[in-house]
Amino acid sequence: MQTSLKTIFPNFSSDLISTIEENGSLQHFESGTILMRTGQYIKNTVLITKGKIKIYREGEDGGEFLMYYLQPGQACAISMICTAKSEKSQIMAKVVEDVTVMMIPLQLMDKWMMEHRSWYEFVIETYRSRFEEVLEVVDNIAFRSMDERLEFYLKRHSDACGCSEVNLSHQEIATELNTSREVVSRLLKKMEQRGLVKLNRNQIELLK
Amino acid sequence: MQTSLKTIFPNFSSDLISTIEENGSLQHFESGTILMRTGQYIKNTVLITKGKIKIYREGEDGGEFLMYYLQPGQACAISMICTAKSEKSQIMAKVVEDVTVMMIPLQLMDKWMMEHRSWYEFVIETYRSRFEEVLEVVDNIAFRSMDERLEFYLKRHSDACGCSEVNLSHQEIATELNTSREVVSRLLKKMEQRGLVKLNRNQIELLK
DNA sequence: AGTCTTCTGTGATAAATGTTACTGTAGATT
DNA sequence: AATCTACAGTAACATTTATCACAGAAGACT
Repeated sequence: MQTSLKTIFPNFSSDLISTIEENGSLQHFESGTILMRTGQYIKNTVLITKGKIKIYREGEDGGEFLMYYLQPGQACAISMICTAKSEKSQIMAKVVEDVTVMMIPLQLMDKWMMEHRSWYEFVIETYRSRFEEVLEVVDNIAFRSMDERLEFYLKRHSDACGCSEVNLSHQEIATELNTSREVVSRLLKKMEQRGLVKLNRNQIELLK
Repeated sequence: MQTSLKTIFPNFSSDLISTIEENGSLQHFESGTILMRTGQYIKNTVLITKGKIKIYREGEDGGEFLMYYLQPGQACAISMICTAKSEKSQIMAKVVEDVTVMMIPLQLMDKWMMEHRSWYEFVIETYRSRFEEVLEVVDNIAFRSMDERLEFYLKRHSDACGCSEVNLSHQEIATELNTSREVVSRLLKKMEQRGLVKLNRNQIELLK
């Protein structure tokens, strides 16, 4: 393996790392691959070591309402939560940047929870942070108007990638916010006039 | 104790029940009491044995956006999630029907997770079901219009109490959906015209 | 260069929701 | 019974968001 698990998951004990390497299977998926569908049974827990996965809720009309992104060092909370009873997924997971993931059979979850303290803590922290993130999403759609939500969305993106450019078309943004492309274009134009962003084709630079 | 824990939490082992009775403290709170505030540190996990608690997200303008209700046999997922690091609460919890709760010091959480299988399973299931419930809330506000959300809201209420009457004023409903009283009145009137409900003072009867 | 496709900008208009203002009514209080 | 208060109904209007229609610009392809 090029980049060691230990680097990506620094809190895992050496013991746990070995166990993961023994039992997990490292897999690659291309951007665009759908890793999980609503209603599908979950058979694996997924640890991301490279790339980016989008977790979203699918609308009837093709909306892809963004919940959050999974990045290296993170894991899919849903797949962990559904573990116990091998429940059905309530969400969609789509690769948005080619990923390398470690697939771990569900039945090992419970075992590791008992045997590896660092795994236990990782799972709890994953649950907690995702729950919090989803609560923030609820906040936004419940209390904020579209312009504020758009600003928040862009900020989240640049925070996630650590840069100030968001390389998405207006249409893609509209889909993730469940609104229309025209609305996004208009609001972005207003933001540009307020000096908050600079608009290029397929790219939005955040200025402040 | 009048009603035994064993009856309310049938899946707990006898062993666990004894441990809870030894370490927890049974407390009563009146309707209207705020048990948890946004930003507050969490020091206890709460098991509900009687009454009803509303978990909501507070808006700046006094909105009380409903996430879900906690009822006998359930526990506060947030308080469990925040456990590990004694994190701050992201939500509000308000008693809406006089409750009796078992308060359990946070530090016991981790210990019990390891020692009591039935506690472990209960916690996991609590996480899972609440996460799912919040996802459904997101679905509703992201993809549905107010009339559909109102119908869903009423259905949820009658499901929760097991009856077909919802005893709330239009204002209370409006607060929980973060809209205005007038909008709720209008939509309810339309539902009445469609024969879906019968409107009385402080009460809505679901007909279908 | 010319053609195509995708992305972006913008006006006009429609629909949903929020706000203001006022009325009536049921039940509680005196 | 008279009064008071919280609740409910509704019209008129404002605002936000969605939809339709179209035009221009950037880059891809031949």
